[in-house]
Amino acid sequence: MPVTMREVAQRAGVSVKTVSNVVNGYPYIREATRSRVIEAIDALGYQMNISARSLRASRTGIIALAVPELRMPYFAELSEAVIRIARENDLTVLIEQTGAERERELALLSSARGHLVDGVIFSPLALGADDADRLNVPFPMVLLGERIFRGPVDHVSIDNVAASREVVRHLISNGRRRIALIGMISHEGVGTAALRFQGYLEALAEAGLAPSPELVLPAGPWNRSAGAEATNRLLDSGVEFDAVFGLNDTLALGALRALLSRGIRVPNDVAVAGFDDIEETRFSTPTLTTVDPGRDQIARTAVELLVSRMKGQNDEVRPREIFADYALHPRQSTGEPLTG
Amino acid sequence: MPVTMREVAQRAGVSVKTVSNVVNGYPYIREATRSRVIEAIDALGYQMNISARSLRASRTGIIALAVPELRMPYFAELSEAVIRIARENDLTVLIEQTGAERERELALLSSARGHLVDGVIFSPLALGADDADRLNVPFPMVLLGERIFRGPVDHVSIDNVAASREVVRHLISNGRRRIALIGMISHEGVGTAALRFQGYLEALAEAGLAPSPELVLPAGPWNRSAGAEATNRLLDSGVEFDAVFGLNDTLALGALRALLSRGIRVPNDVAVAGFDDIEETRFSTPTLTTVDPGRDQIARTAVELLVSRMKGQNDEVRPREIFADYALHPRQSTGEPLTG
DNA sequence: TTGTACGCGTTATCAA
DNA sequence: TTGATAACGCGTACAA
Repeated sequence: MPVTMREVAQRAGVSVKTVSNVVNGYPYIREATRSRVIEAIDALGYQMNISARSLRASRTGIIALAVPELRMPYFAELSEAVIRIARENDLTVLIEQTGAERERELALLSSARGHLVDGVIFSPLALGADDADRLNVPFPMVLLGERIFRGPVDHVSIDNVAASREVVRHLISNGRRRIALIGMISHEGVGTAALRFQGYLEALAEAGLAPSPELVLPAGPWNRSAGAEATNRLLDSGVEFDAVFGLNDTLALGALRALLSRGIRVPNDVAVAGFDDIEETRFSTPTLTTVDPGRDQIARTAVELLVSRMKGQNDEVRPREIFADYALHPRQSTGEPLTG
Repeated sequence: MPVTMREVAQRAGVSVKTVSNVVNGYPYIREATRSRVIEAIDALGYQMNISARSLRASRTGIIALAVPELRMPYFAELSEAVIRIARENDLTVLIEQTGAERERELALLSSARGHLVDGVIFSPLALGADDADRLNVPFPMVLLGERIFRGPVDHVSIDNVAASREVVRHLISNGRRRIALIGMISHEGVGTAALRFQGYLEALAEAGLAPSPELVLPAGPWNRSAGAEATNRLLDSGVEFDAVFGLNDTLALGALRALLSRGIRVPNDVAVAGFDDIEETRFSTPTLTTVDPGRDQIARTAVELLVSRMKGQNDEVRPREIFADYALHPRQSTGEPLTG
């Protein structure tokens, strides 16, 4: 038996409308009235009924965050940031896990949870540029990641080519010449892998190094075990290399693990670098060189873009493409001394 | 302009109530009627308005999961499981991060998001046994963890004393005698730390080993950096030890990192064990011995208990205390050969 | 500055 | 087996 506004109004000796005004911070209320209402609210333990409000206002105060897998550290950390920043904007976050499955990513777009959410922040991993049209959804949406550029909705990402180039430059400036790349996904022309691969090629080219196909290793899901497997394949192949660039941190950590367990010294024999700057990279042995893709900035920008769309003031503004800042963090795995 | 039931009804030539019946799986409907309705739903792309339903039925199909921090790997993995299993039960999960702050944990209890959620799965980290009374909330709730036993609500946890004892037994059977414990939180008589500490003491006692206070190290938040710091304190103190038991995996991984970076060999010089079996423990170097607290089983049990309470059939059933199964996973950090 | 009346989309009641 | 109608609790006109 929840307390309603009506009951609060009765106890305070005012009308429901006045209670509503107080609750919603309407300014023109006599101080005496306001305090009587607040007193009644406290006394009765009144809680606004969100369902009623959202039915009336067709607005729930909930946004959805759709990510592939919460277990992937990058997405766990991203989600944390989105939840925290959404909170600052009085929004609650509902997390959808798509499992990186195309079906479920599409389902997300067509359902949007039945008016339950006011907007969606969507980080696709299966949909690609060909699906851009399907992003024309009837609710505010912000896209994250590198799968779809120039789609019909606001988009936040980083300059993956440049960031990746920076990592490889760093390896080269470290004296590395045979740099293996782990995590290639060759069957897709676009996406994170392709962009980071391009940065890799560009950095090699700058330094006058020829890319070797045998140094480019595919790796299935971007997790530790795929990284370790690919590294073992590389080692077994007998191909020489003096550095490994994992296209994300978990791949690189898996590589690190494989190298060390085969008695290869890092960074002395082989340098290792990753991508994402997940917390763990600061606590591996050795600590892992990586790029921070500005998770917090991405989260903040995404929430802000979404909020501005939800307010509906920007209906005519064309889709915005925003690039967050990235930053290279050289650490022990490429020869930096330990700091901190 | 969302499609309403009324419009579906018009198109199908039936009343709204009939549409409602179809949508909700009411059995007594002529097949012909049902298919007409379904056809209309598909044609119009009708989506039920959840706000309206919950206003009327006081039921949203949403449950809240309140965890301290999504960035903590244990909670990321737990959340993944809860979301997945809730989905199987047609429930959507809304995640609250309490930041392990007492204020926010209390706020959660008193608000429960204003009737927005049908139930709450709550993993407190700041509230303790003294707060048990406050768990008498007017909505279904399931408690996780080791902070509050015998509270007024259903509770899922594991036998931390036994699990911890098992870890320490394993270390002892490994020939270790001076086993440091990292992550002690002495100012609380109850909670995870206290229980795991008790298991530690029991295992030592079984083996006839005397506990040494200087081997028991406090560590603030249970993360890698606190684990590394505590280990460095221990090393600097000059106290001898041949094993480290981190009260959770991130503490243990931090310890591992500190040991290795000071040139101490693991497991040769010092063995290391943790608690939680987060994914990373299988990919550190060396891999980390730990205890799997049965995350999936915890998640499943929690959701099922909550669902049964939400159905309201168990109103008179007294609070249930359920213990999930745990399992020790010996790995390289305590001398096991690498497998897998 | 405050109050009244109405409707948001759904489900429950009861009658047909 | 189906339909008409009245709530559910709140916000918005509009009036006072």
